[in-house]
Amino acid sequence: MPELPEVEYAARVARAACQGKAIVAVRARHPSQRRTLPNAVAKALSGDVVADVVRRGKHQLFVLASGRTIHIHFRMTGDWHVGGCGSPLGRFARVIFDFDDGTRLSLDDSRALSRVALHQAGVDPLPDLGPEATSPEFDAAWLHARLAHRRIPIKPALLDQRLVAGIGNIYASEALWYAKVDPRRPSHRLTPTGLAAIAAGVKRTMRKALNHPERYYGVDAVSDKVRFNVYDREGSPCRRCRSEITRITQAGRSTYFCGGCQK
DNA sequence: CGTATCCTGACC
DNA sequence: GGTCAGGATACG
Repeated sequence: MPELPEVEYAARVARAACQGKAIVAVRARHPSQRRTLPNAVAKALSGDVVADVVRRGKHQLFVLASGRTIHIHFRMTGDWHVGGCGSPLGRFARVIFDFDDGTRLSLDDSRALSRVALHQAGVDPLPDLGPEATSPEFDAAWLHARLAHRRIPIKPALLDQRLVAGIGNIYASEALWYAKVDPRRPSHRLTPTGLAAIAAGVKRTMRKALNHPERYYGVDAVSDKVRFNVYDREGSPCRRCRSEITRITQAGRSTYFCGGCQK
């Protein structure tokens, strides 16, 4: 689930739940999370205040009053669940944040691949990230500057967070469908027109998901077959040209595209 | 560049 | 029981 639009939504949930509140206790309940957030470190968070919740790419940062930062990444299946400190914990609650007003923020993650880490004041916890997929900075000129000499096919290139931050496997396929660009196209062979179409396609994809969170989250989310144009639609007709949607593997991940209109 | 790895659930 | 999954990183 979580690419830029979903993480943006999640960050809003977290902000509403804990901004300005003091931490009473933090607990990592799964060994996988305890590796990056050992008990002693979690304990040291008590009493600090969440001054702000920031999203950058698919990362969330809880900026604390002490200057320290809690760095959260949902990876594949992480999500927030908000409840009360007394409420029973879900089966997949991996890291629990209890606040002084009785609010509980729980990181639920069936696969337990999410990461939560604490960074000291003055340390930038983020890895090298390109511009936000939604930013004006991310445009044809940026893509040209970074891809003109690279042979990597464009679709896996879009998944590199150092090139652009926030795109995941689903929206990479979707964006290239909007751009009418073949995902297998070597990056350095893209034309200025193609690069502009890709930047526009990425933004269109992000905007659509950001504007319609109700279609993408929770029990009311519509099925993949309806919400996406190519992702998870192998064998179905392209909504633009009626050709069959194809699935291939690139860099070990599924790519969906229309061979009829993506050139 | 491809492959393995971290985890667990869903699905065939 | 085997395969696959929307992420990221380490390694050869």
